[in-house]
Amino acid sequence: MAQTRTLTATLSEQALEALQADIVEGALQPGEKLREPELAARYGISRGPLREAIRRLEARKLILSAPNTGARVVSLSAKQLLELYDMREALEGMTCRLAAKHASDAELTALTALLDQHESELAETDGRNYFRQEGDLAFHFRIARCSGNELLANILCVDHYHLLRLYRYKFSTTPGRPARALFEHRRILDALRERDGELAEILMRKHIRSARENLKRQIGRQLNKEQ
Amino acid sequence: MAQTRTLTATLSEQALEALQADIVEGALQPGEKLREPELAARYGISRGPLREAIRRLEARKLILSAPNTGARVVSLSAKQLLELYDMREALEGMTCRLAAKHASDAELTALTALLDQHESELAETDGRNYFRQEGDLAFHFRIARCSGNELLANILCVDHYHLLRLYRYKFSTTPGRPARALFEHRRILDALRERDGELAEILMRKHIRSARENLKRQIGRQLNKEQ
DNA sequence: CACTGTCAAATTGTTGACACATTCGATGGT
DNA sequence: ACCATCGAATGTGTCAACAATTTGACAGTG
Repeated sequence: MAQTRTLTATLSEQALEALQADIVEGALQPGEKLREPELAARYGISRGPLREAIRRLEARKLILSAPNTGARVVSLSAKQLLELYDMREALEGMTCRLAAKHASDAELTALTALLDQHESELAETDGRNYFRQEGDLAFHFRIARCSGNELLANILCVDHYHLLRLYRYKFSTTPGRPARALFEHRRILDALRERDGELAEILMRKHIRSARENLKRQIGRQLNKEQ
Repeated sequence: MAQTRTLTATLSEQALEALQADIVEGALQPGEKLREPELAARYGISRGPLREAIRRLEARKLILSAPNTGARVVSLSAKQLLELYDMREALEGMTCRLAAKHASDAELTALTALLDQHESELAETDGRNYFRQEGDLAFHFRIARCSGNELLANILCVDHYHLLRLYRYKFSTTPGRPARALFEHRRILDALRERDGELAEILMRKHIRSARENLKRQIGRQLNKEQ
């Protein structure tokens, strides 16, 4: 497990990864102001490379910044969060359709193994969202990776992966949801194995839509609690 | 016409716009090396802000760069160009579906006027790709803008707009294509006016797919010519 | 008490210089 | 003539200092 982090050549890249990790893991809270001198000191670098890292994370929509007033960790509204799911529905529907055509048999076998693993974890880690949610993402991103479309795969897995992760932590799944999600995953994989791209897309879109609806209900509930 | 450029507060933003314009308009050719001292001198700024601009355009996929070896203007392969159209099909299909729900009547009226204008331009500027292609993009992006989903609209209109423009210039339309495209646009608009999101999505996807097929044939032809 | 103008401190924007890596050409050997 | 090696030149990565802007406190005024 030692040194899983990629050996980054430049300080700017190190800063990118460190900042991203701090944001996703919550060391830097949504909406928090990013003061350059402070961060530069924390990462042991100067402001130059740090600013480049900020610009890159800005493009990944993890950071929002305005001229002269500095940068803040992004803080998505309920509306924006739901918008993210509409985007996922569109992009992942397409990757799933393409994966039905381009995924190798070996990759489909690996996906089957992944879902089997999720099934056993579902029993063991019952009640712990963390692993299940990461597992769910793993399924989605592996499909993107074997769609044969590198542009789409990179947009999902590199550009928007972390934004998604950031907000997954904030919402716990509802009781029946994980089992339901696993079932939907199996149906999607069935369609992929049958090489039915159209069906695979439909099922993936439905799957993401139901996750969206689930989230929508939770947001409503959360807002009520806060009142 | 004086000073259409937005008044940008920082040099980094000016550099971003200048660089982007130079790339899209062809002053900097695809694959060309970007030497920082030279560019900084050209824009009359120092390397700091320039590097920040480069990082941002890197995220918009207009620039590709590797540590220590510098940055180059992106140069899409035929495969990558076709991938871009798959992404458009997914994203614009979704924006179109949403626009059927969220577009105001005024916006739909404006879209009708836009297509009428295209119709008259189609006769006048026959043979000149430039305006027609820009007009085509205008239709697509206005739909994105009135989808009610700002995330999707920004990804299309800000993040990937320029990449699309860059490669539109390189391929001329085939003889019957513009009239055909205008017809497809009218059908899409009809669906939007009927508030039929599902149909609007299907028509938009078909429209983009046929543009993709058209491009694919052209690529094949162009490759033959080069041999 | 609210409002506004001023000033100082903190933060961002920008620069030029230096350290390090890469590239390219010249030199010399085979 | 060809290839390897070395060194100079060019270019990228990083830093610390300076300039410009924003922020917040405070005093004065209506």
